[in-house]
Amino acid sequence: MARGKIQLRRIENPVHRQVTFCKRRAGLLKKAKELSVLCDAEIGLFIFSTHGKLYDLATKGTMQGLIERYMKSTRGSLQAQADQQQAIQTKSQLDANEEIIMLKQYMFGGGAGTMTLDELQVLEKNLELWIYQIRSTKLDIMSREIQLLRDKEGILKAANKYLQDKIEVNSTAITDLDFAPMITNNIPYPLTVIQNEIYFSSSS
Amino acid sequence: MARGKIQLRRIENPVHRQVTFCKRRAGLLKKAKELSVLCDAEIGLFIFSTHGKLYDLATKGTMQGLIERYMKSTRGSLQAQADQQQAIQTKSQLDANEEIIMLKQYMFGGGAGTMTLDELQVLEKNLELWIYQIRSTKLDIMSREIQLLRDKEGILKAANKYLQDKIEVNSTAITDLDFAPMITNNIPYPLTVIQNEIYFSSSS
DNA sequence: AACTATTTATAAGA
DNA sequence: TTCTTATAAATAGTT
Repeated sequence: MARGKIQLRRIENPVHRQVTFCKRRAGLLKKAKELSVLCDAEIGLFIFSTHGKLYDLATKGTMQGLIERYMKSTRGSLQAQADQQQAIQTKSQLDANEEIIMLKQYMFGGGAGTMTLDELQVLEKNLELWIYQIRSTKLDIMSREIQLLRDKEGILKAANKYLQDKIEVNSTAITDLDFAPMITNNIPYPLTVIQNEIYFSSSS
Repeated sequence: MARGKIQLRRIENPVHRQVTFCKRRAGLLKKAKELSVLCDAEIGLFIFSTHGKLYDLATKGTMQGLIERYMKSTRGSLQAQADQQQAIQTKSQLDANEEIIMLKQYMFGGGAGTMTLDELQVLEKNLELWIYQIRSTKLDIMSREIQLLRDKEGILKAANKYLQDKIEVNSTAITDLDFAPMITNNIPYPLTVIQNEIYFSSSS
């Protein structure tokens, strides 16, 4: 907005883009604060730069509180929005959110006092359900990891066999070289990902 | 920003405030969109008017997705925020809050995908701990309730005895009246509060 | 980071 | 709300 109009599209020059990002980001945050003060509004704003760096602002309260307020506020008109706005949240997620609010109340309300026995009962049942779900997820992850490792085992064995065959063919003269140990059967399946994806080099 | 400077404080005239809110809100949303397009940034913005009406904007993706990204991005720097952000919360509460954020991430992140096995492990342990705490709280409440009921039992028994004595004294002529049944020993202790606090009227 | 020429945003009024 | 317009602010291009 000065020294020439600009087109409303991504600035391709990265230096130029970065400078503009800095300036306009500052401007936007300032404007947000002004609006909040002048009109007594509560504003949450977060900006992720191209490279994922976060800049945020929450007027009054915390961003956590604002996000909760946002979720609560959204919930009422969800039915209407569900059509246009990808229906991401399922009913169970909404219920979960409500339960999490209760959980917070329990954790930060000093345990008893603020909650009734019935509410605690519901909360307990939900925690049990969540533990159950988390255990399922863990099992899933572990199963996939195990499958992955078994696949890798297969590949390594094949590679090993290939190397051994090659050696047997070429080794009439070679008798006492120190080979990498052959991978045998029945190895345990540690739950770590093998970083190196290259099992044998093409120069052998 | 025109026809006169303004002071950066709440506009007291409600009409004026509402007009300014409209104009500046539009301006802020426009600036946010521009920044997003020009600099390829991802922006989430929500504005609650004084009366709680929500206006929001999420460039790229949905607000849900943005909030999740925000939470993920925030989680790392929680420790740093903990100092400035109300030192009222105790350490265990901060830990709990952190865990609750993880729990939310789990519930709204569609289970797996966003979390590692280790994170799930920690989450599971925490849920177990919370269940344990909730059960303790429940036991406390129930114990107090039982004590209360036992006290009441004692009072009722005393009242009963008092009535019975009175009847025995005055009942040479009365032989076949229909009394309320006497409260006997060994009644179970249902976990409900006795509403009526008056055990016998003074008119008898 | 600063400096300005311009463009934008907007306060006040209608 | 919306339009108009005088003026304050923001900022694109430059140093």
